[in-house]
Order: sequence, then C-alpha cells, then structure tokens
Amino acid sequence: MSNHTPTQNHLLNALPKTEYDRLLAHLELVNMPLGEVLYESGGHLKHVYFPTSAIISLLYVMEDGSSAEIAVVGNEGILGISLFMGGETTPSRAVVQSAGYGYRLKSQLLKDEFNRNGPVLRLLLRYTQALITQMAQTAVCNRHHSVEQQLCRWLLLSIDRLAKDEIIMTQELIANMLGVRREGVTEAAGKLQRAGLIDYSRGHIKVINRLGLEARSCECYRVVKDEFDRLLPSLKERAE
Amino acid sequence: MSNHTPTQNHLLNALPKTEYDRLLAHLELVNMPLGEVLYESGGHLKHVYFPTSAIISLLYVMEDGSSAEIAVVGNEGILGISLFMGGETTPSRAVVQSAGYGYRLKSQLLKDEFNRNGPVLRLLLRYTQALITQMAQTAVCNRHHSVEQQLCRWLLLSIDRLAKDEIIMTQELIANMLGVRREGVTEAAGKLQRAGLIDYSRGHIKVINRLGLEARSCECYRVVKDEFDRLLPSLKERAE
DNA sequence: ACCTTTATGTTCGTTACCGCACATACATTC
DNA sequence: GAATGTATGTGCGGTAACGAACATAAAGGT
Repeated sequence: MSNHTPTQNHLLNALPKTEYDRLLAHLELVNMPLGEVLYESGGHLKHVYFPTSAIISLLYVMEDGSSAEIAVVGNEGILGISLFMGGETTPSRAVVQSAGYGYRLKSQLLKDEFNRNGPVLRLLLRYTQALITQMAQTAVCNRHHSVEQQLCRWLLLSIDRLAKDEIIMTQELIANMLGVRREGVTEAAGKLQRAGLIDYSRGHIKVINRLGLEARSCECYRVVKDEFDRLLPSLKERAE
Repeated sequence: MSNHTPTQNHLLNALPKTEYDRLLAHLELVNMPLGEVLYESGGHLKHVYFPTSAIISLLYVMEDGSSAEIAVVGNEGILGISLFMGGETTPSRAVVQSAGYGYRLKSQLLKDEFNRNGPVLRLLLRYTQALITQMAQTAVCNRHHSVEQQLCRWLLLSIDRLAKDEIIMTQELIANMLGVRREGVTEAAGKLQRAGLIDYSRGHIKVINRLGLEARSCECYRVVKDEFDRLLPSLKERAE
C-alpha cells in the first residue's frame, strides 16, 4: 500500500514537520463503512479520527428517536474535539455518512500533543471554531430555510469533502440527517433533478451543476465555507 | 461601591487564587443596557466580557434580516470565545438581552493568560464545550419543537441566569431571539399564562411555576443544563 | 386629561411540512 | 427469471407556523 497517506487529511497536512513526524508513527489507517457508529452519545472516546476519504456526520438524537445533523466532519477536520476541549465526551453521536478511510490516533497521544501548547493546539482550536460556525449556521438554517434549500446545502457540504461528484446515500438517510421526512427529500430531490442540477437513482446522487446548486441553496452553505477558508487557509504542499 | 464583585461571574469565581489575583486589577466593571450591541458580526474584539447580572444573546442575522439566537451567555460564562479559539472574530452578533452588569477585560490580557497553558485555558475550553452543546441543542430544537416548547426553554435559560424570577423582555424581542413571529410568541405566552405558569404584562414576564415550565419545555433545556453542570461543576466559595 | 407610542390580542387566508397509506420500480438473490 | 427486499414516487387530510391587517390596551410625555 498504497495511495493512502495521512496528508490527505487537511489538518494533518497543515502540521509543521516536527509535529507531523511525531504523530506519524501512531496514525493508524482505518476503514469506515457506511453507517458505522464511531461515537455514541455520552460514550468514552478511545480514539480521535482524521478522515481522508470518509465523511462523518455528527447527530443529536432525541428521546423520541427523531434526530438532526449538527455538523459534518470530512478530510478537512478531526472527529473527537471534546477530548481536548476537556469534556471527554459529548451528547452527540458520530456516524459514518459516506464510506471511506481515515486515520485514527489514540486519545492520550492527541491529548499529549495538545498539551504541548504548540501549533497543534492552535490548529485544533481554529478548526473547532470553524466547526462551531457550522453548528450555529445549522441552527439558523433549521429555523428559516426550506427543505429544498437545506438539501442543496447538504449536497454541497458533502461533495466538498469528496473527490468525486457522486454521493452514495439514500433519500431516507438524508432525511434522517436533515431531520425531515423522507418524502420531503424525495420531493425536493425531484425538483432538483428536473432542474438538471442532480441525477440520482437508488442511493446514488450525482451532482451535475454545482453552481446551480449553490444558487438554489440558502446562504448558509457559503457562510460556513467562507469561515472554514478564513480559519483554515489553504494547506501547504508536503513532499510525498 | 458596591455589591459588585467579579466572583459573581462563575468562571471568574472558579479560577485558582493565583490566576484570579493576576486578572483582578484589569477587570473593569461595565454597565450593559438592554439592546446594546457588544460584538457585531465579523467585528474586531477589543474586550471579552464576564457578565455578572446581565445576559448576552448570541444571534445570527441573515441576509434578509431574519435572525435566530444560537446561545446565551450569562453569569456562568464569558463572551468572546473566538478570541482564544484563534479566529479573532465570529459571524455572530452579541446583544444585551437582559440589562445588568459585567466585567470586561482587554483582549490581549485574556490571550496572554490563555497562552500560559494553565487552569484558565482548561476552564475556558470546558466552558466552550458547554457552549457548543447549547448551540447544537438549539439546532435540534429549531428543527423539531414547537414555539411553545421553545419559549419554555428560553424562559428557563433566562431565569437560570438571573437572580430574580422576572424577565424584562417584550414578546417582540423574544420572537426575534427564537426566530419566530411575534404573534406566535403572544399565543404561546397566552397559553402559559392561562395555565398559571407565568404572569406577564408589557415587557415584564414573571415565572410563577418553574417546575411547570420544565414539564412543558422540550428536553433541550435539561440536556443543556445537565451538560453545563457536568462540565462546570459547582464553584468553590471565595472569601469576599 | 389628552395624545402618542408601544405592547399585546385576534382574525384570516396561505403555505410548508407532517403522518400515513400505498403504488411503483429497481436490485439482489436464489 | 421469479421472488423478495429496498428505494423512490404520489396522493391525502391535518396542523403549526407564516404574513398581513387590524383592534385593544397599557405606559409615558406634555
């Protein structure tokens, strides 16, 4: 192997050489199949994860079983911020939304690195702030925007974190993420399809017209994207 | 003066004596009148604020002018986390929701303290995680719960941060916070009033039956409160 | 006491989404 | 290629919240 390298994760790639080299030996490549639950609500965190090709969804599940996605983590980020924030755990659940790969690191090793009070700490905190923006914007979006707008936002967030323009995901699961009815997603997706923006069938959604989706999305997508770009400006190249 | 002391803010009160004493001379008591804008979206942060009797609302305002509250900050917390998170600014606006007092500290002084990598850093990060929980739960609540449930949650969050059981706030402003119509708040408040849970008139809302409100609220209130209690367990006493 | 302003109450038609039921169609397996 | 399971399409009544218009009522100034 392989075409896998930790630098495919933007946070890892953004680390100075010293820190990167220190962590490298401890990074373990893991496969993340669709639907796998990486963290359960309130559970203990044995590892943190740096996705490379996978996308993780952070979900809040309510007592009555209904749920909503509050943020996504892909190759731009890290799963497990509550570890270094000091809480050890969170009330959210982390589920693999798009199958792929990532690297994991034992919790204690990340904590140790964080406590060195160096560039790793600063990078992780800036990432956390970007994640906070995403959550806050999700709250606003849930309040004010239509299912169709939110679907556009969701599709854009997903393809940004994938190399391909095709998403493997049923409408049923998208509905769970957005916290709406499956029929609502069917209807919105149908409109987008008829408008020539996407093409989908049985769990495969292909984005045909990205700009069209952006135009149809609410502003929430762009606000979040701009804030990520601002806080985590583009990542240096690293010799393979 | 006075009956004002920085220890009325729970975060300041939770600091070890060394750190508290170091900051004390730089803490400046400020009055916070209703409606004052402490931070504008994207603006520069000259100070951070530790409310004692005031409550600050964190709002996201959309392009079309509609808005929604994503979190509140009272005497349990600090306003200005993006400063130490490294972003310097956020896309949210901070408005005084309930008039009162607080202490402010020059941004650089807080940064310096944060960078000592001591108990202040750890405390602020734990607080930030609690705030994240509040935002995430707000997102879910916006998705799934009725205006009446959200109003109960909002009232409870407010009186938790006030000494009194009376809130000075018009239904119009509450509607802005919740991101709903004023009429919706009128209707929900009317129900609560007829149920004997609250008593209000022209900008004065008095909570009569706190337990009744909790029962009528969605679970979101309790989830957030429990998480705050878990992350920021009760604060030591400090000799006046 | 009057007038003005501001806060709250009420109504009405409209809309987006819900919950449910069921039809269709593709995919997989035997 | 028949059978089964899964994904998607569609229609229907119900409801919560919306937008707008307007009525009432309390507070405050002169």
